[in-house]
Amino acid sequence: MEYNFRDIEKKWQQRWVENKTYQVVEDKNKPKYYVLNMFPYPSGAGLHVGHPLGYIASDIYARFKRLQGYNVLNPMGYDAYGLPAEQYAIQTGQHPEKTTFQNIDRYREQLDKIGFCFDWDREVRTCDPVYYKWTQWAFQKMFNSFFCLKEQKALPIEELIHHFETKGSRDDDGGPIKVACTEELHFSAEEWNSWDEKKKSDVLMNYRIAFMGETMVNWCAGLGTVLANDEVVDGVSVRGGFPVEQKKMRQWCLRVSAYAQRLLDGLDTIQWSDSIKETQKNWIGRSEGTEVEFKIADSDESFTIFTTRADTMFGVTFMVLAPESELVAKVTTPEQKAAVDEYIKYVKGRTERERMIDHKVTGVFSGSYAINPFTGDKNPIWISEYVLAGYGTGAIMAVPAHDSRDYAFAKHFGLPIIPLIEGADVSEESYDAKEGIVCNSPKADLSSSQQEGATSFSLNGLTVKEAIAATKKYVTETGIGRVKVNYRLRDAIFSRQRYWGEPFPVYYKKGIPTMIPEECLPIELPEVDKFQPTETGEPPLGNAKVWAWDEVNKKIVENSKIDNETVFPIELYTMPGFAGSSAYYLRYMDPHNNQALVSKEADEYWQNVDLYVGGSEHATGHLIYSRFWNKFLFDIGISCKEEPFQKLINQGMIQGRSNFVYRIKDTNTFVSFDKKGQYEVTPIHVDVNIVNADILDVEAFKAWRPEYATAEFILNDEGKYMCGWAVEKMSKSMFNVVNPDMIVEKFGADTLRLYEMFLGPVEQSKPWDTNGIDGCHRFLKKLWKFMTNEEGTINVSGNAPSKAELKALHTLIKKETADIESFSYNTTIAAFMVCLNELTKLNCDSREVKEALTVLLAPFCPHLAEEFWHLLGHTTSVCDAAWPVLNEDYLKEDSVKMMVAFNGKARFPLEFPANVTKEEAEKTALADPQAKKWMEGFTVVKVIVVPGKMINVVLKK
RNA sequence: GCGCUUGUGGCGGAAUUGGUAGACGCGCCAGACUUAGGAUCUGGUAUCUCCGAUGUGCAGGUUCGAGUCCUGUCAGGCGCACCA
Repeated sequence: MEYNFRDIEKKWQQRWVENKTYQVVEDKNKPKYYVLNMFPYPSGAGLHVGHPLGYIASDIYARFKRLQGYNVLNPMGYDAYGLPAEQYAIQTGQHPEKTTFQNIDRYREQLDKIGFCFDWDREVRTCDPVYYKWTQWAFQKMFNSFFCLKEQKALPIEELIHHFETKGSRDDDGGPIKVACTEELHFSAEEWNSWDEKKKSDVLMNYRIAFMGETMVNWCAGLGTVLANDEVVDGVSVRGGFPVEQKKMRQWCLRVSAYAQRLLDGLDTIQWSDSIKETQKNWIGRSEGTEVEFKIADSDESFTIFTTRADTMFGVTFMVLAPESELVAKVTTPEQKAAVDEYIKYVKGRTERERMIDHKVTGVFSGSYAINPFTGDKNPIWISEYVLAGYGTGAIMAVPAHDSRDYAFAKHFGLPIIPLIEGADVSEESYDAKEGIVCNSPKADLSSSQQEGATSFSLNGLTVKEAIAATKKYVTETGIGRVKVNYRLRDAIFSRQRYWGEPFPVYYKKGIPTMIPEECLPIELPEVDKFQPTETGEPPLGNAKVWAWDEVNKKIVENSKIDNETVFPIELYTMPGFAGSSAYYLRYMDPHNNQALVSKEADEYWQNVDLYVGGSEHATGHLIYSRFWNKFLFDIGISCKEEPFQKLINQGMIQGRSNFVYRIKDTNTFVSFDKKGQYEVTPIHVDVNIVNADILDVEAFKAWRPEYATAEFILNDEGKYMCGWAVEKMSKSMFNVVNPDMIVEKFGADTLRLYEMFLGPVEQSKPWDTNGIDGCHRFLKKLWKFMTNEEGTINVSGNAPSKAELKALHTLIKKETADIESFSYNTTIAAFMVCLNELTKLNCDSREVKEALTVLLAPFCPHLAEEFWHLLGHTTSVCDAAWPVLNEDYLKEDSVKMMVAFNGKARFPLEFPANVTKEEAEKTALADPQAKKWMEGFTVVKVIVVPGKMINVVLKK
């Protein structure tokens, strides 16, 4: 009987549903293992063969762990909020929920065909009120928290309020309070207590973890909303490609920056790839440096700069402020005012994009000078766009000799350059390396630099590293400055002016943002009749006529004994895409819980994700936000683990392999790839589904599009039309999309699963090429033939397995057990093929061997494995079988083969008994007649014996 | 510019701690069975001047021995990018 994959797969997929084979419940008697895929955004295009790659890889791992006796959680859900559905809604008036649900159904249908072991009872959808209740809840918790820098954790805002009431903004040591804030504020307890509600609320916003701030945002008029930095590439939106401009707006933000150090430290505790860790480190951008205070000459004002090169204090020749800096107005002298204003105007007219692309040297002198606290020198203060307001203090000390940007500026404006490192030649370019011996600090010529305010402090003779340390110590002791750590990581903007997202659980009471009581959550997304902004320019939620909020408002009004007619305005912004995807992994642990995001028991049982699989493109988005979100939940005692994803595997992208036909210019004649050289041709993408092994199906091509119906062809000498090909992104427009449904239909899900894994390492990007799939399909057909007889029943005898059979089997057990653990699936499959070949040659009909083989097959080809298991007489699922135990004894050889090599060059093998000693092997090898031939005319210097591998004889003339 | 990462046959890709480079599959070649083959089976398949020599992007180095370790360099991919 033939391998009938269609019937087999259909049958088992049904039975898995009927028997709830993949339903998982907490079981304290078993160790847990949590496997998770990044949940997909269900796009209208459906799945192509690239999408399931990660799901298959994790499915294999999940099944493997289950067979090893773990209680495996492997859930799936949908990241349902997204711009495409909303854009579609704006264009067609179709509710985004409707398209989203349609897409979800389509995804589910496609996923089901591939035979995953997802526990669908735990499915979550971010747009489901039952789910986003907890997104809103978490936001409220963040609103009601601040970040204590001393304890490095989130604490209830009440503690901060209490501190303000009693001590103001001063810490116990008299300095400013050590909490994460937008800007440092100074006030006394009396001042605090005298303020009204509105003022207090405004001040607290400076400290809350979820806060409202005025920020420069990436405003995308085309989409009518703000975008996160990672949603903007080259000045246009990733979705839609609309232009993006900078605009100051009132926005909800999350104080992600408060967690910068913990986000950095946490990387050492998780098993992620170096490249992702590096990307995150880069993104967090920690830099250790020194803040130094510079007095403004002839003024009481001073300002602080940040530098990582404290050793270059003696090389400062000018100062630079960011054009946006508040100091600009203070330092600009009346004489320079016109020039400065003009410059500021120029900078404002430049878009972020222009500033990013061309690094023009521009700037203007402010008219003021700053006094270098080390030398007493007066340094001119300049204003230039190359200094960024958002980093450090927005002001720098310029050391042109040792910083290339300062150098370019100094050269352009004719400012002095003082080299500070022995032997550094700065006549052509700056010497930026942090290496060498410091000199000129201070200058040897004391008399000229011995002016008022100069120190006797010297760095001369020290290495750069030593000089930095010495300067840090000095500025700290003298109070000129302090050691400071800066981070590049910025706070996340958390609001969008869109419809299709989570509404904020916030209303405005006399202009004060106020949290809706927890028991009234969730605030459901209201119906609207159009999805665009309102006529008055409010976000689309302003179109809502009926709100769930109305009821809540009534309750609040009743409880607070104010005029029953009062209607408080509700927040009309919605949350961004990353809101719902930041803690979804916790929800899978306990998806139906209506009392908590996750119960203590479920959280303590499942802990965190052991294996997370998804694309590396989320490195600076989702993977930072969810780590931040989870750390916050850890701080407030919801999650018992600080890091959400212990091990991360980034599956590579599956690229498309496009095919081309070549049309001869101005004709409807197409020439085969191998003959196109003789003509002037235009390559045209052709649907890969009508091409097989680069040979075009000419008739199908004619039928493909009306304009090709009359096409003529110049075929090659074999009478075939050969197509050209290229590796490109898999996309509809390139006609290279391969649909998994089609592969499943033609070869079966088990073949698809096998082939996707056989293609190469999971983490590597590679082009999809359907041509190779035959090999995997053939393997399954051979396996079917090996396992069953003509009648389609299993072919076994009661015979005990032979030694050779056991050896073949246990070689596979050893290889597969180790390889799955390291996600080396392609080599496992190769080993399986070798093993099958071996057993087929041996005519193996042992039940023991076939049972073990079935279990070994189960992670990769669950349908076929179930069928074999069933045919072997089992009534339970193969998922509940036990992973075969390796017996190394079967792998032992009676004899060992060693390669005899001369001067490292392998020549011939020799066979020895398994227990041969080094000395015996050496003696035998040297006495061998073949060896004698090789050694003629040489003397033996020494012999190196690597047991079981080789005997290397070192020869000399 | 900085950081990470990858370079192995016609192709996808294998190679524990340095120890017979090219497993396994595709493709190709030959043969068998066939009315037929885009079915199935068997064998072969790195290169060359084919005894033998040369081969893992390139150039060096360490070693008895290097795809693997070290130094430099080139090329592709990804991330960040005026971050002081």
